[in-house]
Amino acid sequence: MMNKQRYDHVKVENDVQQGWEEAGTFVATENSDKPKYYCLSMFPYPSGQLHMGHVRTYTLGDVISRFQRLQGRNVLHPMGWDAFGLPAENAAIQRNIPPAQWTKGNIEHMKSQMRALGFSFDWSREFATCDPDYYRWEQWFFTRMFRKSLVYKKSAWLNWDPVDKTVLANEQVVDGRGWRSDAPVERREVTQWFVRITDYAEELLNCLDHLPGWPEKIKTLQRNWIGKSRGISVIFPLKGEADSLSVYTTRPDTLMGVTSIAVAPQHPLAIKAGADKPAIQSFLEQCNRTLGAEANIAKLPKQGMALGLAVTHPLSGEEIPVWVANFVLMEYGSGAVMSVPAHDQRDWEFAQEYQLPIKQVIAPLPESAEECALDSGAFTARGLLINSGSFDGLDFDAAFDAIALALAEKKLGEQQINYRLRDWGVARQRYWGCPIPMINCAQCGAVPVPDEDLPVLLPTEVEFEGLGSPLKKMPDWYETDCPECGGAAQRETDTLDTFMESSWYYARFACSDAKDGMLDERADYWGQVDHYVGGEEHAILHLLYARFFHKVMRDEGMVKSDEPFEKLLPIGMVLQGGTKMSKSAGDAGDPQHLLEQYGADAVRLAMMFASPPEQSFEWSQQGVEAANKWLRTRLWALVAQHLDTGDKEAKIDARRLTPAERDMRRLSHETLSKCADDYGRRLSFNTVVSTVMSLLNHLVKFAETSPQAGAVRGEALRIAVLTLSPITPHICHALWEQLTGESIDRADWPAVDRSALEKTSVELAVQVNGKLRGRVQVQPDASEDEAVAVAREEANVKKFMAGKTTRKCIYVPNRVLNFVVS
RNA sequence: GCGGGUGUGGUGAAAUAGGUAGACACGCAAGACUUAAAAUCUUGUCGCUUUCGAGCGGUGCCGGUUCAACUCCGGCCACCCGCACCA
Repeated sequence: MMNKQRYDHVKVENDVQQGWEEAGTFVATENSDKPKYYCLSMFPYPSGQLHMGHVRTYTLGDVISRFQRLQGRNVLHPMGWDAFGLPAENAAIQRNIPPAQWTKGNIEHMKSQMRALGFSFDWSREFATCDPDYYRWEQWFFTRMFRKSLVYKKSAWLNWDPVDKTVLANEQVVDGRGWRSDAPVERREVTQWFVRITDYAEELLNCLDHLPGWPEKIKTLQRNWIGKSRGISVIFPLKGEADSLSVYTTRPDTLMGVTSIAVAPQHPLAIKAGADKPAIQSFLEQCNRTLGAEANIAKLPKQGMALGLAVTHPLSGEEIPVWVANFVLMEYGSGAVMSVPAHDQRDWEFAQEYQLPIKQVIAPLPESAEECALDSGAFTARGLLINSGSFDGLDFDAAFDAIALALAEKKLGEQQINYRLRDWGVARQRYWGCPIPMINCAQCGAVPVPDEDLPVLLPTEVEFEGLGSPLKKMPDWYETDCPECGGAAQRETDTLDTFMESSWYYARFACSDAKDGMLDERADYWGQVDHYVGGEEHAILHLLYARFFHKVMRDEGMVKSDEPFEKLLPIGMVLQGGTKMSKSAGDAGDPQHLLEQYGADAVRLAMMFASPPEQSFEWSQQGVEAANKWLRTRLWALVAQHLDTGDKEAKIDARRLTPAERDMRRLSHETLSKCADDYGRRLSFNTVVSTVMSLLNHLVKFAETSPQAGAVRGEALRIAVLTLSPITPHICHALWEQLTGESIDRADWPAVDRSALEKTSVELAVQVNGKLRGRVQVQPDASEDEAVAVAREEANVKKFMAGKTTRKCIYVPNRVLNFVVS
């Protein structure tokens, strides 16, 4: 008897969670007759405590997992920790706690919060990326990539913090200053490790066309990020030297309008010119000093200097001066551009600044409304060629081909595909990361650590003294012998970008205890992640890197599919005061006190009800109290009342139901049908909640007391409890047990009784000239004649039809009837 | 600047293939219970008008297509996100 029992969320949730743990309910196995379903939520960085953004992501993943379990799938729903990263080092410096210890404590706390939220994770597969058992395989994979030349060392121009003496990622540069030191960031040439992701640029782009389970929005972001373009690389021979200058352009049709060439400040020609011209030298230094993050470069005025060099135009033979300009990027194309001020806005501004000639070679298409006004700006649209000799009159496409051909004949140019995507710089001058498994030998160069010597362990007993990585001050650690020549050599003291760990963790979950390899055959069983759930802010970097890793793993024979994530659910942010939630967001970001006061089910229910998954929304905790109240006064109370009155449950005899009973039962089965669609196809969990709420609102008003009515009520309650169980699993577990005597963990989603959905009458909206004038009851699928006859008798409709001639009648069965009158 | 998204009551939102706009909640107001409060329950809640039957207006703004538009098309505006001199 539960009539005396009030809803006690603490007791219910503790009992149910304990039951799950004892039974190992969510431990996934590979020997099941059921079809597999791999649902993955992005693992967190163990910052210390969960915030509402985590709660939202993991509740969504949990709801999907639990629904798929009810649908009879063998579900894998793992969780782990993205445990390397900078905050641990900052904590170490500020509070003198070793990063490993700080991280471990955070994981323990966050894990207990996840347990309290009732997430159906298979904890038997848990790992942290700072576990040597995990990162040893990353090191192993790194050496595989090195042997395939997918990893290489090169010098690149990067953001350099002169105070902290480290390379900074672009996102660590704020307004041109280092985020920690606040020192102006410099551009500096640094030698570091890169991964050749550009080798896969074309495939990464093309496969996007075969990912129907990904939102178009995310695919567009990735396409833009990869940034494929088709153009021509044109060779301009240097005047008076044997050397030449290569320039990439997507607008070869403007080639005859070139009035100068501009190279990047880091370009070899510029550096060479600077060597004997102090003015140029100081300009180059100024560029490297003042230019921080690339994004800031765009805001600066166009500046440049003539190098005193000239090249020959490949087609006209004209002499063209070479400049150095601050807006040319060394990292894109060949670090040099042909300047066509008439048809490129940047070149136009540059030409204005230094009074360079502007030569129009493109005229607007005759049928277009565009105008070419070179006094006020460049004409950048495509058009017809003029002032271009034999190419005059050609349009863009014809000119592209003709000029490409003309250049090819002179061996001064060829078609080229270019990508905005650049190779991935993976080395970090940090301590708390995966050691790069390479040894630098003066004789043999960079040598990978042999497999039998892996893992290269990251020492955890470290002292943080001042700035920089402790590894660089640990000769005991980095001094070693060269694996090839046996001579004295040094380990690489940089560590890997933490995006490396998150690029393959999804695959490792299939076999997280594999001892003899990075992956084993269980990775084939679980295959692609069926549904990947996580913050939309990872739309580009993480998802691109993971796709890249997957393809490399495929080429190494470790996985069989081309793509890691079949379906993707990008989740909107949980905002607080208009900004993204984070651990610094304060108390309201922490779910702890809400969990204690209202319970996990209430928090989960409020979160799911608040908004559809993709949408960002402002968190308000009012909803949690309301959710708790609803669970208590509606769901729990109705079940208690039903059991309490001891309503005899007869077997439902559909033919003997009263109209009210039939309506009630129809609503139950409509709920079942709609919610299955909302969970499975629409991923619309807020409407699942409102649909079940609506069902119970009707049940409150359903007052009949016969045995048949008791049966109808019992069925409605079982449907409500089962339907809601993915969202509020604890209370539903308890209520299901009361209602059926069985465990909901073994329940299946019931079949909808089609016959229960049949109606004896439907409401038809009646419009006159498109305006709603009345509603009438007609038989389902009534003929137009019948519907018209009933509708014409409706008083208000009659009023608006009086004295009018019916011109037309539009009838949508079971929905609307529209009289067009005059 | 380029690309994408969003815009519906006081608030979160719903309307799934063009067919009854505002479901379901929060908040608010009134009432019941109570000595009182809390808790709970009931009723009302887009605006204006109303003879209480209903009428008019209404989904960011302007226009269009249609018997019918939150939904489709064209043009604006605002906010958000991503990229940003990519040659």
